Order: sequence, then structure tokens, then C-alpha cells
Amino acid sequence: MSRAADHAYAEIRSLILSGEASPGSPLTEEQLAQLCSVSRTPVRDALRRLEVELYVVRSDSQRVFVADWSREDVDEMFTLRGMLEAHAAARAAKRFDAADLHALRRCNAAIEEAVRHPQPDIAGFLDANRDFHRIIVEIARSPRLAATLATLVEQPVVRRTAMRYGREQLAQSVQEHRELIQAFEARDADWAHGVMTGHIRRAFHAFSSHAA
Amino acid sequence: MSRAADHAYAEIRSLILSGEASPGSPLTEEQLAQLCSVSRTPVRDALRRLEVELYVVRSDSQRVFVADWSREDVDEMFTLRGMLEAHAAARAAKRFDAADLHALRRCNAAIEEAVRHPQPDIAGFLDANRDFHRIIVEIARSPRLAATLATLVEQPVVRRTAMRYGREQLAQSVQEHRELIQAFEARDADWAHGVMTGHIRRAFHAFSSHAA
DNA sequence: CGAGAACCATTTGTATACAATACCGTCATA
DNA sequence: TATGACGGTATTGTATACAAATGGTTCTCG
Repeated sequence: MSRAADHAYAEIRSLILSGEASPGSPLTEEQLAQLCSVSRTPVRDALRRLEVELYVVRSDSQRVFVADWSREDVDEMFTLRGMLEAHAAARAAKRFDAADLHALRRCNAAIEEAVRHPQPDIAGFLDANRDFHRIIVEIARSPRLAATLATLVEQPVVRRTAMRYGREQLAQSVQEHRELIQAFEARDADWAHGVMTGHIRRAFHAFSSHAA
Repeated sequence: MSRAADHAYAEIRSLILSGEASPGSPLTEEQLAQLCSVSRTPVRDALRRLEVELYVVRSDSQRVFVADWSREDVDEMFTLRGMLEAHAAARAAKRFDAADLHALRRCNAAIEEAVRHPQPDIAGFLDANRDFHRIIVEIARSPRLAATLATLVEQPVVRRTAMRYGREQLAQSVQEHRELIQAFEARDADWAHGVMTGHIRRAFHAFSSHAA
């Protein structure tokens, strides 16, 4: 994917993440093309990617809409994510090297930093948190697993809801990451598996309790 | 996706499945367009779909090649598949209705039929087997799970290798499906989970022992 | 003889025009 | 009033021309 298509992808994606394009609203190729100052061709490519990543859905007649996640959808997503990320964590606990561990620590420090202030920087938290989880998946060295998870992790609904998280939930998250790192240091795959399972489950509960 | 793009998709896919286009060989849009008697536009759409479904891979410079599966790739695929299908089986065991059960029985009968003859109809086995697993995933009512599994199940490498399976392996498979149906009748999610886990693991071993 | 640069051929990316299809409001009719 | 057919409009699908980029080959120079 090259310049114009990448640009269109990023632009449309942020349109959705920011909430400017609300869930369920239709997206037409022409309109997006004008918005991005490109032709319909790269827009079509971008929409295909966004479709795979579940940002948008296609109707039977090929019209594209901003994805609208039901409670069941979110539930399903967290369930799959828990299963797959726990597996990733178990694999990673057996495969990481010193540099990986260092990267994880640095990343968790960044998360902590974002949470510390009286007014937590939740966007910063979400970005660093995403990185943390991504690093673990990277360490697991399982490209298909990584590809699958990539389509599940950064969901607009979840992200928007997370904006309402309280300090305790954020701090709790940091703590769980710490335990995960401990499990890594012990090279204990089962421990890592369990911690990650609980971590994702609690994230789901946090989501549920903050959802509108 | 409409006529031309669908046609291109089907044609390219069968080109790969039949082995006419061998793993690692390059595919160019123009050449495929001529083969399918369409323009490059629908070919591009088809290639995107085939990329998501792991039939083809893209190099850094966006060139497309028939996917070439290493032993690790196959291993990873079976691992993920085992995890996800076991989950699907557990869910399905709690959700199926009478019609679902009937469909599963019919499907397993078809598998049995394909295996019975002195010269087993392995292509027939593979098709019916795919249907059996697909029905279970359907019953689980988890669209993202279904979408993920769809990208993992029908792999050319596996299919070609399965062509060398012996009678015992095929018969064993029928038997395991029977036990799965029993677990369903008992509405025992854990049992179904365990049977499916073992079923996929043994399928992997069968693959490994027949792989060139 | 080897390394590197310049060139040409091949391939993918993008824009655009036109065709096909789907959606939606209108109108006729029961 | 409900329903169904019709037609205009909006939207997506396809083909094609051209631009950009990539890869390989050859030629030159050290």
C-alpha cells in the first residue's frame, strides 16, 4: 500500500476513532475521496483494510458503514482476545530475551507515567498500553496470531469507553503488567497465561461498567 | 464483491488449490487479468481477499506470491485452529438445537460414506469434513470467530498432504466426530472442548507424518 | 575481474470515464 | 390506506490510460 492509499486509510480511520463518523453512518467512496483529496481507487483499498480490521462493515449491496458494536460483539471480542493474548503471553514467556524484557519495562513505565498525574492522560495510557500488548505478541513470534489480534485490539468503541476509566482501573492495569513481567522473569508460561487471562477479563469488566 | 471480482477470486483460488500455481511463484495482476478475461481492477480486489485468507502473500514492494507454508507456519496454524475450534465446540455444545444435531449427523454420515470404499474418496472426505467443522462454528454463533477460522481451515498445503492419508486416519476422524456428537447430546461443553482439541492435534500429527 | 551506476522493461499505483446496480420517492391502483 | 410498479438519482463495479516505482541487466570505470 502506497502513499495515497495509506493516507486515505489513516484519515478515514481517525475519522472513525474520533467519532466524527458515528457508528452506523454510511461512508461513500466519492465523499471520502474528496475528503482525502485522492481518487476513489485508493479509498477503495483503504476501505478494504478497514473492513478486515472491523472498523467498517459492508452491507449485502456493498455499501460501507461505520461499524456499530453491540454488547455481544464486544463480549465476543474480549473473549477471543483473552484466549489469544493469553496464548501469546505463554509463548512469549518462553521466548523473550533481555532486550524484550527491557522494552516491556520501559513501556510499562510510560503507562505509569501517563497514569500518575492527577488528571490521567488516558489517550497516552491507551497508546502505551497498546504498545505493551503488541510487544508481547511480537515476542511470541507467531505472525498469524499477531495478524488476528491486530484486527481485535484497537476498537473505537472500546477506546471511547476507556476514556471514562477511573484512576483505580488504570493503576490496577499497571500492577497487572508488573505481575506479567514477573511471570516472564520466572519463565513461567502458565503464570503468564493466567495473569493475561485475568487482565483481559478485568479490562472487559471495566469496559462493561463504564459503557453507556 | 460482484461478478467479475468473484469470478477472478474463484479462478485464482482454484489455480492455487490445484497446484497449477506452485507455492512461492509470483502472480502478476496483468497475467491474472488475462487469464480471467477481466481487467486488473477486479483482480486487485480478488488478490486482497486471497491475501487476507493467506492464499497469497505480499512482498515489501507489493508483489504478490503464492503462499509458501513452512513447517512452523503449519504448526502455528494448527495450534490456533485447535484453540479456536475447541472454543467453538464448547460454545456450540450449549447452543445447538435438534436441526443442528441432525445436520451434524448427516454430515458425518457423508464423511463415513466417502471413507468406506476400498479406494477412499479423499477429496469427498475433505469437503464433507470441512462442512462438519463449519457447521459447528456456525452453531457457536460467533461471527468474528467464524471469520478468523475461515482464514485458517482450507489451506492448500494441508489439503494436498491430506491426499496421502491412509484409511485408519480417516476412520479415526469419523470416530472422533461421533464422540463429539455424543458430547453435544450430553450438552457437555468441557467434553466437546476436549474432544475437539485432541481431534485437531491428531489431525496435525497425521499431517506431519505424511508431509514430504 | 568486481563494484557501482545508469538504463530499460516489468509491475504496481492512481485517476477518470463509463456501465451496472441499488436505493428511494412517487404515483397508480386495488 | 396499503401495496406494488416505475423511474430518477446516488453509489458501486469495471475498464483503461498513464504515472511512479521496482527489479534486473548491461556497461563503464577502477
